[in-house]
Amino acid sequence: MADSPRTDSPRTDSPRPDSPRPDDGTALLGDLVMRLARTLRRRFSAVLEPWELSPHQARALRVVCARDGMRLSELAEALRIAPRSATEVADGLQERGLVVRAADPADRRAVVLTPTDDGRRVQREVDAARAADAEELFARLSPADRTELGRILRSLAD
Amino acid sequence: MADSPRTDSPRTDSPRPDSPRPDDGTALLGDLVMRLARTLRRRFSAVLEPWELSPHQARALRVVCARDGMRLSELAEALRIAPRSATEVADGLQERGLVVRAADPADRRAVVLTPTDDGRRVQREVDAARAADAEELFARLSPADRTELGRILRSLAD
DNA sequence: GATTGATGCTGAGGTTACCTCACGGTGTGG
DNA sequence: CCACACCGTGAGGTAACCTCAGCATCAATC
Repeated sequence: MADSPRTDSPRTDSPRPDSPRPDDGTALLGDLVMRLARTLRRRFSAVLEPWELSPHQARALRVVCARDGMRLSELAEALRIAPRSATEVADGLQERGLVVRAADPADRRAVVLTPTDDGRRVQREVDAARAADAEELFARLSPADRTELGRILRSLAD
Repeated sequence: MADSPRTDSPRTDSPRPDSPRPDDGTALLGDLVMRLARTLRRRFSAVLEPWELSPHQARALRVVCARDGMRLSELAEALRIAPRSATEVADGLQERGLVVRAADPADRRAVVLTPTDDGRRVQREVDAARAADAEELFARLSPADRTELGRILRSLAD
């Protein structure tokens, strides 16, 4: 937050920040993303504090609510984490009474996670709070830039 | 860091049951960023494997090399982590002989981190490897989009 | 020249979000 | 009906953070 010498570019020989060089772009893009991700993570957990949810759990809850009921393995895949880790996040949500585990009637090995009414309510509230916060963070971008950013990021997401 | 966009599945459907958001931009941007960050982190640590460096350490090394010698507190600020955590990453780099700690002549409370020759060499190698990988990842973007992305992310970073 | 209050680093100890590996219950193709 | 793959989970580990307390030092003031 404070002023502070920033290490934006390793090389100082380029006085113009807006020079259209894809070259320095590629090298730094990753860092820029990581940095923004860090900021997001922080704001996110601050926003979620009232519900005592971690960003992680909020994401999982959202996924579970999106598809009404899903297997742990599906959750793992959606979150791109190991199945074992999905068990953990499911534990957390279940402890808070936001989801319930049930045996999949179609496959008794599998466990289906279903949001409770409470879970759905919380999900809606969190979603709203998060949208408000995101709005604040991304407010400095023009609507056009936001659209651009979304488009670009989506084209990167597979 | 993580991701978790809406049901992101290549083949399992994707129509959201109820999409409550006309302004899809802001709400999902955060997720897209988080998701990309996760991908980056993974690729990154894969790339760094030959040097036995974590992404974290590589970033720190880069920062230290960029400014030739910096205080731990500056490092902390540059990486946006708590000072205590900067101590840790410095420990890691020092253990590997990539940086050295020295007392700041101007302020004996402070510790200045300076890259060793080895550190500088490793930094260059890693930088090259990373650039190659980033190039691969961001290859699907047009040069124009890369520039755009960089510009937008930079305008968000401060 | 001594006191006071901030500042810089680090030890101790904790948390979170992951991971792998192994195991018992379960479906399935031959 | 059997070998084998697959499901979730216990056990145990790691990396990257954090806070809090403590010591050394600095800057300023008395």
